Amino acid sequence: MTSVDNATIEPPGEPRRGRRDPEATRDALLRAARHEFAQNGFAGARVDEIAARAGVNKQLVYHHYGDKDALYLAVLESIYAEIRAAESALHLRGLPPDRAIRRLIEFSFDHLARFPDFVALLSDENRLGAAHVRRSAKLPAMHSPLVGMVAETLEAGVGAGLFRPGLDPMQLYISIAGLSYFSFSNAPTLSAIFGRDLSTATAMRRRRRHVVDLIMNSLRP
Amino acid sequence: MTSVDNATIEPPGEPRRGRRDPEATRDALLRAARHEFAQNGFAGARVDEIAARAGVNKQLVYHHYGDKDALYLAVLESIYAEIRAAESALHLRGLPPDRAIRRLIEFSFDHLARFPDFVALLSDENRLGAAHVRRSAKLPAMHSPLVGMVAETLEAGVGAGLFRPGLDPMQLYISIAGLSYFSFSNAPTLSAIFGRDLSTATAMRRRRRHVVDLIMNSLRP
Amino acid sequence: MTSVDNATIEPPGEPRRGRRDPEATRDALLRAARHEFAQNGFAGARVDEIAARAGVNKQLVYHHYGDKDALYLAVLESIYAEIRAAESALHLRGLPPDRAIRRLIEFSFDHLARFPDFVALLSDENRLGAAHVRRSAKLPAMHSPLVGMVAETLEAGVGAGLFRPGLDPMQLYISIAGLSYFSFSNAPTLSAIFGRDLSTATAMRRRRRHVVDLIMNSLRP
Amino acid sequence: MTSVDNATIEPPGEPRRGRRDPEATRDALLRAARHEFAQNGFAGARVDEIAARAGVNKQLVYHHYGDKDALYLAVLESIYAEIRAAESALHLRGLPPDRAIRRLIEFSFDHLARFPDFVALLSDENRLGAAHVRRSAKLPAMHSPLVGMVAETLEAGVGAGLFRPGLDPMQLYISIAGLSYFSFSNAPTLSAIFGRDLSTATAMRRRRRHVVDLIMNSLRP
DNA sequence: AATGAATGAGTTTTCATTCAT
DNA sequence: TATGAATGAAAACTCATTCAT
Repeated sequence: MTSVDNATIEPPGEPRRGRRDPEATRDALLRAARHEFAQNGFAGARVDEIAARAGVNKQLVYHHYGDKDALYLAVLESIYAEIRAAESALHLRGLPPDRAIRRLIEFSFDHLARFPDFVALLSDENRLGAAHVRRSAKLPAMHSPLVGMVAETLEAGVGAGLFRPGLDPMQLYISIAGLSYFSFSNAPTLSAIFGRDLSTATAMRRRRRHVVDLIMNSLRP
Repeated sequence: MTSVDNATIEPPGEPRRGRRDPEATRDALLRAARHEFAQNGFAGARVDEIAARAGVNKQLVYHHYGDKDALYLAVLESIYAEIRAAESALHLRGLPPDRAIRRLIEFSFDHLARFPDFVALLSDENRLGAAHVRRSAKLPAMHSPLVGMVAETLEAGVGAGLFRPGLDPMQLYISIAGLSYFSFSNAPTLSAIFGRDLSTATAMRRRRRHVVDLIMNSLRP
Repeated sequence: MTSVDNATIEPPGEPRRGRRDPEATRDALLRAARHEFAQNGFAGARVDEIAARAGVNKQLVYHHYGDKDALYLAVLESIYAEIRAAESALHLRGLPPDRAIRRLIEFSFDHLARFPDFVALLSDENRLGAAHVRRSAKLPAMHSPLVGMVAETLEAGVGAGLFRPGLDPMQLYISIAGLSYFSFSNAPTLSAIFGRDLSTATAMRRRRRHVVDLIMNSLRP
Repeated sequence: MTSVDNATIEPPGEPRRGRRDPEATRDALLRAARHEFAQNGFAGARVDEIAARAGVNKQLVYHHYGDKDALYLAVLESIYAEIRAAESALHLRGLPPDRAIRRLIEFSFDHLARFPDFVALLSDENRLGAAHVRRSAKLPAMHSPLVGMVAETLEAGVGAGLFRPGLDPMQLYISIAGLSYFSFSNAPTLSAIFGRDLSTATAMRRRRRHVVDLIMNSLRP
């Protein structure tokens, strides 16, 4: 479906010995699992399919990860780590407040566009009440550094007369994330209901412009 | 989990007189299915559980609805019908433009608060690419009357100097829906990540105020 | 598949009231059952399908026939009655012995060609050890009048120097029936194995000639 | 029912040491399946029963064979392989033409007597239009070597003045097979109709003599 | 006579997981 | 580390039959 669909399929030429590369095995499993869980949700994902897609024996799932739940959590952790790494690479501190916020909005939108699995995985995990995330030892500590940055930027922007006062940084951060997220997560039903494909590149460009516009206008003093 | 959790369980007092009340059977199944699908997603939902919860024989699922997919679609249609009915009861036309939009935002938020199943069901259906919605004969025709109303209201508001011009009604409608939706759909993971429960009544009140605020401020000329 | 395939399907124009024509209902059920049992065997046949095909309510199967087994037996009896009636219409007595036998062989072959369901039904009933036929009150009494006729004809033929002596009438009767029967009953696997379609009109014509030829030559003094 | 009925039941003495003998598992399943399919037809056969009879876990049917259809095909292939092997062991070439044909007829009859499952399986497969056989990759290539042998023998016999000319080898081969086959396949209904058991050893001996007689007499010049 | 709802036992198949090697 | 066989519990769906009207 998406461009990354078969990214984890084993190259047919190389017969995937791997018998002595546990690192590679773990990684192949993780990629395959991410794809399968995103595609089918936790309940719909098949351990067999993950192993097959990774080109390894099914038992290795249990050997390396324990069980299906643990593998799912590993996938969630990996995907959160990925977005945190991307956020860290943003370097918004040097920018003027309005430029910084605008860039954050654009980043939120573009990251989800690049990693559609993220949306699918998070949707399912939320339907499950974040059961896995809550059980994670790592994730709670991995809160985004951006909330703090938003707080600082808002303060600076208000001081510079660029933003209206009284905005809650966490609420704003959530709104920025949410407007982007919803654009992707609910595109299928919205497209069906509106009778027009909202996931085309053109429609997404328009949507992105609107999201940036909506937030930026809201911040005006 | 939620307050409606066992709303569909058969009241033990009334001994399901039926056996000859297909209407009641269909309805009991639909309610039970809505609950089960919301709770567990399409793949995770169990037909056995639905029948048990409805207090009827499992075969009646197939007798009345055909199969699991068709039942799922019936649930989606019923839940869409419900929100459309609620929207129709809003009567926004008589209000001044800013009051109308504000009320729409509040309605969007409050409806999701009242029917948490709606969010859960829609999330799963979207992960499935809206496969069921698209197959529906009824749903595509059930687009919201509110988009048109938003368009009219925006125009009137711009004319009255209340709103800035250039806003796309559909985009705005989606943003209003999305900001509310995300507040509920992703509360579990957000709570886990932020280390604070965002689904309490207090947190929700605060969030609602922020959402209304964000949109209304963005519309200013 | 065959030309009689949808002979029992209800004409769509007439909405099959029939609410007051039990005779017609019984008959429609019998025809539908014959088709379904022939197509799918006893175990594979579906009572639902039979009722649907007959255009009547499923309960009427039980009302009129008792149960699936009894309906199956009714079908067997009807089909045996049919072949006996056809045999009675043969009037072989007046013919010279060799003409009579030849006509009997041709009749055996042609009857199966006209009623392919007969072969399918009998094959399945035999795999079941003739459980239904044996339970029948009518069938054992419906033995073919032709065995007696074969006996007489053989005797006459031997007397006239047309046939060799020592032939057992019942054995000959079975062989005549069997050579024809096998040509139809096993055509599918034979065709697959020989890699050529033995059920075409041409192949059947050739086969018929061979069968007549084989028996007639064998009877020579 | 027949003497081989419980031939495939696990000997209680040997505790199915297996768990690690896939070859034995596959074989036990195949034997059990042959029995069950012969007894009950494809539609009537129960996968549960096959697994139980083989003394293995039901899932192993799917693990080793894929599904019920594939298992059925495997049974058909095994039974065809068996008859082909027996045919190959006949060594008819060295015999004088009339002896060769006589021996072929006797073999056809005796093989079916020894393997009653063959008849039952083939009857059902034919009612299904040879659906499985046609899908087989192996079977179409497994045509009998005997047709060629019959052709040669006929030619030699005609040359030696033993047989009449003009006989089609394939037709003759089919008739030989058919006369034997019908004797077994339709014995139940014939017995019921004629009111006398045609499947006793005595009756079968008489029938065998008749079949040989009928064919051999037919070949006379 | 006729209907459609309802039932309970079953049927194929699936699946996460463990065992033996 | 890796493999494929093996397991038991359960899943969706089916089916002959009966009930209430």
